[in-house]
Amino acid sequence: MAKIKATANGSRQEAITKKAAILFRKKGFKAASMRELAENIGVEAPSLYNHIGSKGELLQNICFKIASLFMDQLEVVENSKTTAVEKLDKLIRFHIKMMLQSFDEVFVANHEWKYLDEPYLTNFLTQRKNYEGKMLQLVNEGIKNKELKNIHPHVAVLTILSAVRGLEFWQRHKKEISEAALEDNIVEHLLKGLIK
Amino acid sequence: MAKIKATANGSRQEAITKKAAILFRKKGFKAASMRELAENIGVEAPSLYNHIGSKGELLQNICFKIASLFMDQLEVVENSKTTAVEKLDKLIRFHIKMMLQSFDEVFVANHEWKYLDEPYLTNFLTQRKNYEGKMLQLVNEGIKNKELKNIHPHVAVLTILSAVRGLEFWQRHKKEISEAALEDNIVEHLLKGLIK
DNA sequence: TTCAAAAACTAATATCCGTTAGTTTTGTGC
DNA sequence: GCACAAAACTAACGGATATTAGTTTTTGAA
Repeated sequence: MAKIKATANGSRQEAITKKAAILFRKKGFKAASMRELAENIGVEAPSLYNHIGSKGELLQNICFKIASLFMDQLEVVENSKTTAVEKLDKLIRFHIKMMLQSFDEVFVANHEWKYLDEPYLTNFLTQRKNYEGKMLQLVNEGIKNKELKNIHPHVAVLTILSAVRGLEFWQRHKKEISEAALEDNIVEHLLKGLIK
Repeated sequence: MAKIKATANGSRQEAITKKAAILFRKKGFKAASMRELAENIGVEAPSLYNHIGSKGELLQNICFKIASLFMDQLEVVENSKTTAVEKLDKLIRFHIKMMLQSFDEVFVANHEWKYLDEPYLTNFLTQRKNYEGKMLQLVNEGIKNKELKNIHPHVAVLTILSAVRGLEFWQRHKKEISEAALEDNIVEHLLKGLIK
């Protein structure tokens, strides 16, 4: 009956994956059922399997798409010849943009990765460890340069990543402030502090 | 066979709740089964119901215990006659202590509250909104005082709360640094920034 | 119009879940 | 050691889950 609509430039599988991201974000991977996903699309659950392999595969697609977007951007930033502070600034702004523009997918990658099956789980965690390792190097570089304070670099990376991740709670306040102003405020806070 | 051991100063129900927090944190509320919880305790699943009402009740106990600990401390800080900066400092340090000392429970309260049934869900969210509202007031006070920069107060609260919440990832690095030094680093970063 | 491929459908399966009922074992105060 | 309460056990139920098999409908190009 109701056919699954492929978006202008995207396969049917991608349309399903996008809907899955929204559902997984709202309900969590385990609590989200294929029946409910099908209902959101306007189709019976078994029909989904004409387009996808399994529920787990949907999660894989979401997590790894997001992971590689972040990885690519990190490489771009790493290769830009500029100060450590400027690199961190760019990276923080990218995280904020991703959080606002691909909210559901980023949320799922951040929270539901633990339901990945092996070997995807290990692969994902390795990628994340690499990402954090490279950010750590960046902060270390800044400390050595005397651009940055001598804050424990691991703690600094954690604080930055956690702060931007926390934008998942910003959805309800989206209209309070422009995206540019939001970026500026967070970068200012994280790099220069809250105290005058 | 294996009886459920009540801890020195705690009921059997509390012993089960503690184990449930660990399991809910590891697997997520939906993916954690009563059978697995029972197995971790060394008992058959139906035996648990001699001590608890339901799976959902375990989640309620965890979430509301944590919520009230935070609420109590916030009131203590609010009533201390001191600067806004000092109040924020105290609050941040309390969050960090909670994160390190009651890791599983705080994690569950932060991540699994969405599986609370009504009316507990609404109640919990109301409490959290109140908490954030009072922190917002605190930041506003600091801005008015000219203790704090004119950063969008809502963004500042979000950044602080997210940064401390991110300590859930610190478990694997616990030995790198003392708890006191961790507190100092994060407070320094959040209040005075990363740049020299 | 035809005909093959794509994609929908219905029916069904095996598994797991939280929980209840009913029974037996264990622990404790006399 | 006896009785009563606490807490364990086994068996089972109703419901939800992801997925498969087999069939029918829809689509689109020749």
